[in-house]
Amino acid sequence: MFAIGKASEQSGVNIETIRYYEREGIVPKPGRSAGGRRLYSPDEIAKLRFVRRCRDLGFPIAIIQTFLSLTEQDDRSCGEVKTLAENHLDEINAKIENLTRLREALLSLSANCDDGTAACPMLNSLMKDGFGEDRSNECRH
Amino acid sequence: MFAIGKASEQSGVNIETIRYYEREGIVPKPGRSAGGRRLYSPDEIAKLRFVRRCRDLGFPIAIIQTFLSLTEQDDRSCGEVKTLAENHLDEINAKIENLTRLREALLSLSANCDDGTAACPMLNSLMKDGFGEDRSNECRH
DNA sequence: GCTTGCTCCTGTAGCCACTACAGGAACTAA
DNA sequence: TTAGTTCCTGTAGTGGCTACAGGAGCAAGC
Repeated sequence: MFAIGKASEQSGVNIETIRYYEREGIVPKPGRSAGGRRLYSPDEIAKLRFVRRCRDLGFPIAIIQTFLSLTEQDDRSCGEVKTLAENHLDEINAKIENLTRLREALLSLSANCDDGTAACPMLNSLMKDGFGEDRSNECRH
Repeated sequence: MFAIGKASEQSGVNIETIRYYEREGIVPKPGRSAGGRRLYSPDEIAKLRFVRRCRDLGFPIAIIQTFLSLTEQDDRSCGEVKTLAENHLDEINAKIENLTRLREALLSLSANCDDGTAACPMLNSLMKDGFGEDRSNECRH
């Protein structure tokens, strides 16, 4: 059994984050020592490491909770995992596309930014009335 | 002069967000009608639209505040803008790289996810002890 | 046994950039 | 006048942590 510091080291999860996961019920409450300190078994540490790896992959906590409950069942129902992973992949792809478009926009905006004129053309473009705007759009809520 | 609803429509900034920007001092307080309602001039609406466009480009509020104070000065000092934009571009590129690596990781993890075995190989890999781990890493704080 | 310094405890507040109410007041059109 | 819409303030919640304050436990050296 390991104290929270060792559990943090071995799982790669920050101490404060471990306590946060416990508060939120994301991982089960560990046992305590006579003095009231948390004690983690290797299995509990593995669970923490699992959560960190999923977070590193960008999965939100809610999905990770589903994963954890699936690992509790003996058949780690693969279909469900694959669906969740594919949805997440779609989101990642969407983010990459967004960022790529954003990069292009920013590049073309800042391209003229060293032509020596007094007023910055990038700020001017962003202040202008109809720049890059789709008039058919409503206010986004 | 326009009430907050029209200002929201014309700037593309949510009403609640406009009030939030005002509370936080990101945009100046507008005038008020006799009955106490906010009244926005076209210039103030342009400022809101500017903030939204910068947010759409992914700039954090703190940077946008710098932009706004630069637009107050008559020489919209282009050098500073370009530097901020380039730093932001670096961050965007870093995010894209991260997401791309993440996508590869997720793809290879979920690749074996339909081989019909009971235990999901993706969850198994993530639970395993030394999977994809760089042992030289310390706990990240 | 006592001190020093480290680790751990609880509880609360802060981060970012909003978003979502509740409960009430003011305006507009029929 | 009345009904419906828009607006007001103030507060609390979101996700996923992170950072304290103020105290208690514990191990090693003297």
